[in-house]
Amino acid sequence: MAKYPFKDIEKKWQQRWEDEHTFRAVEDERFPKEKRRYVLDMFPYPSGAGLHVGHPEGYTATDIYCRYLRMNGYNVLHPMGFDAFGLPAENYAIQTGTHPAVTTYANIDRFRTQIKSLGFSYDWSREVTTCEPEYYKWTQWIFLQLFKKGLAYEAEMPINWCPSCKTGLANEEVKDGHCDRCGTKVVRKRIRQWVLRITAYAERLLADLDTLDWPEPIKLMQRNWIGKSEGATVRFAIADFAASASADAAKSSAPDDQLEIYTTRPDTLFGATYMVLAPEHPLVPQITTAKQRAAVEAYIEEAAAKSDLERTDLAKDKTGVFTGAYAINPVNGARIPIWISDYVLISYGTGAIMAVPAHDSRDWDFAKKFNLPIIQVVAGPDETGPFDREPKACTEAEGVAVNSGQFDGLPTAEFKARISEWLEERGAGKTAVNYKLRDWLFSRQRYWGEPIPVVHCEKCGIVPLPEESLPLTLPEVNSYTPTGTGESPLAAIPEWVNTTCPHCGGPAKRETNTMPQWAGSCWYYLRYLDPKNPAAFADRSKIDYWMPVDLYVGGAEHAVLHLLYSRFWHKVLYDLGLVNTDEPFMRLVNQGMILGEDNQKMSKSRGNVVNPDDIVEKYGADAMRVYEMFMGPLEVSKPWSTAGLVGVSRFLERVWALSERPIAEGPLSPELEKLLHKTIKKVTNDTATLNFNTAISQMMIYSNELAKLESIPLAAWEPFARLIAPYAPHLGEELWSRLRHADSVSRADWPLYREELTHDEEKEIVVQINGKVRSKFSAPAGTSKETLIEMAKTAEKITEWLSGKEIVKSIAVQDKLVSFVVR
RNA sequence: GCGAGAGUGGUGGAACGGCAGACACGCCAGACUUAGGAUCUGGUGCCUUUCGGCGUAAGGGUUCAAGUCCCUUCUCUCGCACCA
Repeated sequence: MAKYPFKDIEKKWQQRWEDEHTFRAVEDERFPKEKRRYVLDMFPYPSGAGLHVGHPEGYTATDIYCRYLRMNGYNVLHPMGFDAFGLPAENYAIQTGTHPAVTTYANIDRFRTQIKSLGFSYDWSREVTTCEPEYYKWTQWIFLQLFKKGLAYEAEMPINWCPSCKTGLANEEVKDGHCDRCGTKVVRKRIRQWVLRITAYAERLLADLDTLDWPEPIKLMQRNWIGKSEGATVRFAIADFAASASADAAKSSAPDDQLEIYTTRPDTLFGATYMVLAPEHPLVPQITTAKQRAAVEAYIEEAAAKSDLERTDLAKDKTGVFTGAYAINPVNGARIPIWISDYVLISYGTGAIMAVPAHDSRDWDFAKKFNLPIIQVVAGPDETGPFDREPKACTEAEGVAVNSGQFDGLPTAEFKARISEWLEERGAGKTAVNYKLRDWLFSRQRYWGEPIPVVHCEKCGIVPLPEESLPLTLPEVNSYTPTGTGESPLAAIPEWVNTTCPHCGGPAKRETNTMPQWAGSCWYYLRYLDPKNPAAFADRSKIDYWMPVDLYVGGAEHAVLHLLYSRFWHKVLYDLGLVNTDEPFMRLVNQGMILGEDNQKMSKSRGNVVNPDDIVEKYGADAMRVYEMFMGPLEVSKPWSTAGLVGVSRFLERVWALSERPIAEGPLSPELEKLLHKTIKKVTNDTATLNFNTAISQMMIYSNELAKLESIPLAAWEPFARLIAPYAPHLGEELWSRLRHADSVSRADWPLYREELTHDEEKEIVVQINGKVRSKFSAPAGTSKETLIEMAKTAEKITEWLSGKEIVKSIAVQDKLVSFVVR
């Protein structure tokens, strides 16, 4: 018996598919909308390390699904491309002195070869690469649309700065206070930035999650990230306010002599015993008394020097300084001290809070530390009072109002509504909504990214480049090394930086920041629709033909990065009337991580990395594909096992060996026919629902049964070749062509099953006595419950179990079991 | 701390509330062979000589029946982390 010559077969079919453009997707109007599917993979960032075994996992899953859909009469769009701008290529360029474009394109070539070696059915004619001028022309074009809509603005603000990557980072790119990419501790740095107003879309980004078929944990992560809260803003008058009125109270809409705070618990207003401002709050210098000034200024300086990590994670014990000023509580006229502390964040709400230590644990900690008064204003259902003493513990639970004047006795929810009205009537506050989501820090002080297409003109200010002038291409530089000063390496090229203003023709300087890595991936799924179009990012008719994406498969690590950014851009394009739906990805599936054999995350340092090239070389692409799908459910993490791979490889070898047996004509035995139809049914259902592991298991069961036969009946073999084809496409093609089919099996019809042949005529019925299985017998399918009970009473061993006992209860489940309760 | 998910043989994993462990790996025994990563056949949750008993992280509950539903606890993974 010849071993399965996978190398020859895989090479042969990959060549055929390429030569014959087997998987080219065409906008054929004969396919109605419901017979079209857009199945998308998260495109890879082509690192120097080459493909990782994690990549083919999701790619195999979508490939099987696409092949299945095509065989079921769908027109399928299944493209692939490369996310090619970004820090790793640039860092590598700095280390080695080679141009990032050189390494990037070399990496892309390697990735493309590796991906192709696995036999995926991509339409390669639609390949896109985000670092190509023809591509990033449209990334820049979309940026200009954002700018024109007022959604891109410049700001000088303290940002997350990675001292190692020497660039600013978005909030989403900071994990545990460290750079998501290199792990260096992030520091605060104040520099000029481009920022995208994603917060303008916060509500829609939140609400529209409900319309998406996405994993609940991912939706929850986005909801938490957006972090909507509902409450009220309340204005407190500042007592004896006498400072100059020159302050820029930008954060607050209140007059200078008032302090506006945000709270989600306006029902605890009577319990406010002090106020806290963020150290950066604009009112701080004005209200601070001469006596406190030195202490306050020292504290502000100290806070400014701290990183966010130090202000949050590491410093749960509270610090703060009294300003010397007092505020007047609008509900009861109480005069309460105003403090500053870095536990209040300038970037959230109004940058100021009322502190209710009895009902907020942070305020409680602060009050305890600085010996500030604590007044209980919410009582639990069982509490009877009196409530005139300081409470023993902080409670954040809702309850009934106490110590709250005319509002006493109101439940929390009702109080919230009433007090908001009360405040509004008196002009002292109103209901308000806040989001944790911050605007998206969009510029990077680096070379290898899309140049931001604006100039700075002395006369006209910030002027966008005319759309006709795009792309604004990256110039050559002598050094890619980031300056670390907050300027990108582009700033060192005067002949590029110095330009003329498109508006007035006067001298102007180009923007030298570049876009973050996420920019290109925000809209790549749209470029696949029409990758060569020079006049638009994609022709509207092609957008209408394919969009939205029906299934998007990728890792969960992009939950609040790419997936949020992409939704934002898509909604902007939708508002501009440029796309047909307000969401890009209808269904999302996250594949689990493939761990090393030691159950640890694969990493070079652990030495547990598996290289897909080695696997393809030794066992073939089909074995790799089928093994990765057989490992377990797509969505969960699971460890790699080369022994397990060998098992799958043996399965494919056995299938190959079966194909070398003689073919038999004539009808199938009833048993084999039933197994065939059960197999078609299970593989069909499991493939459609992405439960590939159990589909493969069923094919193994089926092939094990065929292996018992000397010759293989054609009617049993031919459907099997079609079932296995999406999973092991090279083997599938070879089996199909050996059955003398000229056309690719990928264009064959998916086999159909007859439902009645998937049911057994005889069912094994289990007999339970007091919940334990004591016997089994066989009965025709559909036998009535009454008959089953009668049959069960006389079943083997049951008579003994029943003798001398009283049957208290008899339960029968058709085709399944009989259960007796006896005494 | 908060939120989410997950705990099933030696291993990866199956299992509409209805026979726990399909399928595969590994292991054991045997067959065969141009000793291979072979291949084929049979066996393989634990305890027990048998009858049978016990088993899905631990403990409780609902049910004729629980891996599956409910409550409590533990462990692991992921996300968030002073957002008022």
